[in-house]
Amino acid sequence: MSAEPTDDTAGSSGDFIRAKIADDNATGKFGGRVHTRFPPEPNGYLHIGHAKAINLNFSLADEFDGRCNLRFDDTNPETEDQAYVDAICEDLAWLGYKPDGGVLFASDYFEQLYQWAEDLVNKGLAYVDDQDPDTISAQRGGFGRPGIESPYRDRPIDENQRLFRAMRAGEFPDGAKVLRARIDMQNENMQLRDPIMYRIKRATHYRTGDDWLIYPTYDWAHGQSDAIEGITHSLCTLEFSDHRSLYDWFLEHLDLPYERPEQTEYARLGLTHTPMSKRVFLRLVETGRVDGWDDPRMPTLRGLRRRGYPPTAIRAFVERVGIARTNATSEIELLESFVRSELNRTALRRMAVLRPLKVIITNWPEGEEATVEAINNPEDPGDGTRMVPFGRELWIEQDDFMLEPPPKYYRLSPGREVRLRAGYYITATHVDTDAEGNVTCVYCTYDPESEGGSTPDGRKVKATMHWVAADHAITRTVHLYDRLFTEPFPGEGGADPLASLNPESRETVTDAKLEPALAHVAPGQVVQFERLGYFAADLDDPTVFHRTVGLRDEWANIQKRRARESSQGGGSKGKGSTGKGSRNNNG
RNA sequence: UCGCGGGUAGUUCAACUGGCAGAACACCAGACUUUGAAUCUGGGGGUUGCAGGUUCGAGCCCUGCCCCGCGAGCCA
Repeated sequence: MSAEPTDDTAGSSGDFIRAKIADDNATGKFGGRVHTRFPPEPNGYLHIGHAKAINLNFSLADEFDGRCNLRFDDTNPETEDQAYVDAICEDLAWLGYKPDGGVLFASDYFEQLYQWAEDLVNKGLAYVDDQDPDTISAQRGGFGRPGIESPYRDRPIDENQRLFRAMRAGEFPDGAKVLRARIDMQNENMQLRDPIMYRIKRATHYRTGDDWLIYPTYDWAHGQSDAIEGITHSLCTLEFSDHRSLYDWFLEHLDLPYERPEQTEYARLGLTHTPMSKRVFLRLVETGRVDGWDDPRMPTLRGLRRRGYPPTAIRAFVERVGIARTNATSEIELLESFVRSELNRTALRRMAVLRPLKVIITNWPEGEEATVEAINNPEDPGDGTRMVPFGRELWIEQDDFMLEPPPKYYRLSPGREVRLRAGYYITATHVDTDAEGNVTCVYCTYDPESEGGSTPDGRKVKATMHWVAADHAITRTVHLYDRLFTEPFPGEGGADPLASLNPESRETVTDAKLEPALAHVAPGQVVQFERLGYFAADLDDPTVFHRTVGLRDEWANIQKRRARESSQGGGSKGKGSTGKGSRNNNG
């Protein structure tokens, strides 16, 4: 867990939940105890939105010297699976958290829950309803309209007892009866209009098998599970606000030997260009728009991991976003800035050419080879240096050369001298072109006195470029990613979110030329390709690289601004949200 | 329509019990630079949703209005 408390102006110290806990501690409400929990349902994979909930609950426990549980909210056998339990545990560990008290399950409390339900029946606070779902729904009323009471609402207690036991014993078909709390059909809060506590489902539960034919609903299971575990602060997202009075009602009407936990709601994470819904993710996967739940374009933790996002960056991001009750959407650029700043510190620098253009150094003796020494990470001298082969024929980036350079372009062009990183100064003399006039080869001369990147006369060159020696280059596949959705708010205004899916969210380069040091990279390792961005070796096949995120790219900004200005002059207003034309493609 | 929650730079959040509206990211400019990166310095940006009221003084308190989100699963 994060060792040092980030004394930031925002976030960690001042949010309303921390204020409430400090207040509870001051008044001795829970005897100074702080016990939180992260309660996922094992019916899907964790995404970046969950990271916010995880970080909140675990860091609260950390800061207040408390505990944080991991409890699977597995009350719906039809959608849940052990595979998800395993995946969630794995992702949680990857993020860097260890739950207190092992892995817990609401399904372990089914018997206790059932006993408590009988208690409510005995008190006349719950009843068996024989009506079908449509009827119950119709009777619930609507906004501003009261509900009407079920004809079974005043069933005698002993009849309810008998029927509820018969439900458990399997005497009725699925859906034939439900157990409802007897609260108030007139309440303006719909959650209190006799909510369902148990439904009959003949489905095999991944943990309890066929032991149960009736399953508790979320509302009936959640608060009681919290109480069993001794949770003090039960945090959830805003859409559960209306459930809070029900949460309290159940707890108040049971003779619990436990302190009553309290529910507090906060806003879920929103991210631009990123719908945060399992439903949308599922469509992406099922329709083949992405390769799977761990596709590097997916906002799932598994996707982000394959993409190369460091867990520390994800944590720093959700911490910075903070906790509030305002529905809010953060810019994805903020997340990316945390990824960059983490990787800038830690990633080794390497050279790779994504779109190769041949350079021939005419005054370099044919057949002669050399190596030059390059720094592994200027941010961390401890990472040392490496030797990189140099030769007469090199690869450089296509957009590092222009026959007719526009203003402010200061890379290579005819007659101009540039520095090859860690190598020599070269000056372009002439080029070969193909039938269409495309440059196919650039001829240069080099200055032998410029070895290592400087000359005795101390003359300056404006540009430093990356390169790879042609004879020693390894050829690799590199995936370049752009936003998965072009619109900042996919699905806004009732649109289909998939309508703004970016058809160019992945560009695959199969003949990237990499320096030989990149031949053996550990799966998942992230390196910086100098001047291009951060790239992660694939988890399964480390000869394939995924672009984690590009470097900031001022030249791309200049070009974008020019394009915008000229198109405004021309009267067309393009949205240009895919950031095409940028080598680093940061959007 | 009813209930609950919310509205402070482009975005996310601050502003102790009423006392000069700030930070980060983004954007722009400059410095530095063997990554057009990083780093450093500076800058533009706000009628605190609107209208009244209380007060010497309101983002904060009061009244009315507007806008946004959530809520009528035997999902969570």
